[in-house]
Amino acid sequence: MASKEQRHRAIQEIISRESISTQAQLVERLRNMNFDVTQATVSRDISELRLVRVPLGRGKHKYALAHLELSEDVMDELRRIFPTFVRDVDRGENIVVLKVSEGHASGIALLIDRLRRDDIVGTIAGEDSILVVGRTIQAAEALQEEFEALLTQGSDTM
Amino acid sequence: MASKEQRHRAIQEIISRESISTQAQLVERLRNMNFDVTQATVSRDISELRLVRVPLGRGKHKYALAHLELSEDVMDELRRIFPTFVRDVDRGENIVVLKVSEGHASGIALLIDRLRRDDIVGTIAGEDSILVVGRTIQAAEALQEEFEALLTQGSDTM
DNA sequence: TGGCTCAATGCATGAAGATGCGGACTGTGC
DNA sequence: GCACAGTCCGCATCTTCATGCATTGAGCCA
Repeated sequence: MASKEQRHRAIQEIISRESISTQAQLVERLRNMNFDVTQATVSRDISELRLVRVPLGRGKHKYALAHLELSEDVMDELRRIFPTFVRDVDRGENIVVLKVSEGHASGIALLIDRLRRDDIVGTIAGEDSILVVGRTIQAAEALQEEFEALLTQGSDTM
Repeated sequence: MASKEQRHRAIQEIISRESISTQAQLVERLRNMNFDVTQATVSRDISELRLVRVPLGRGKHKYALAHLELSEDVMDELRRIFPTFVRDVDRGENIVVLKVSEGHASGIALLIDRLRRDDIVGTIAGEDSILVVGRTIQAAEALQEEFEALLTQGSDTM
């Protein structure tokens, strides 16, 4: 049985590879990949992944990843979950390593990716670790400090 | 009589100032500003302005300006320089390796980073090679094909 | 003026997306 | 085991959005 998280990954991959204009189309692609879902579920997935439907003019549309300054929202989310799931922040040169509660690595890494910061080249999530690749050592130092700050001072804005 | 152009500007101003979640709401705001329009017209305006409706979770939405042209421009740039500077595309698992003309690696890697594609975890540029780390092996396979297409002719969609 | 064409728009309706409800399943505590 | 709570998801339906068609009005020219 395919998990919801796998399906979310699949959706992101599908829309970044091909041009999907309706949820029905997405359902079709997912079914070809053996995800047995309906439009209702895809609608909920799109909402959770915050995908946007971009008008391309003359009535064409395509789904895309939201490239927005939603960063604020993402930061709020990170502030909320960091103290709960992240246990340690360390660094080797330009790589910041986060130790997190088992199973939460990919979720947190996804959030960090969504920050779309220019000083972060990318992230890789394992079981209980996340590697955050800084663009430079200096950038990684600053990141390390920011992450450490998130660890101790958990605020919430709901 | 307010022109279409004026209305378009008003719409952009409204959505950047307050949180608009449906076209009906936008019609209401426009009417308060003496633009006498219907939902049909607003729908066409949104299409022309390429505004996106972003899901905010828990069933909330808001209209926002789309930021996608960036990737389009970057793709054009890549199409232009790929045949000139990239000499080979290869892959090992989820890592795509580009062999490029000496000294051009970092410039091209920067462009690839700017695509901000979720299926690309990150890139690392050496002297004459670029490693592009795909999020999955499947993603890297697809990337390899796309890069190869760019190599021979510059006319595909990404 | 009368007769074109074209852009803009409303109306009515069809298409696409969101959601309330309930069933199936899982995990937890007693 | 049973009861309860939580999550996921399909179905049916409602809401929201897109659009074919008709109308209006502006600009143009004979």
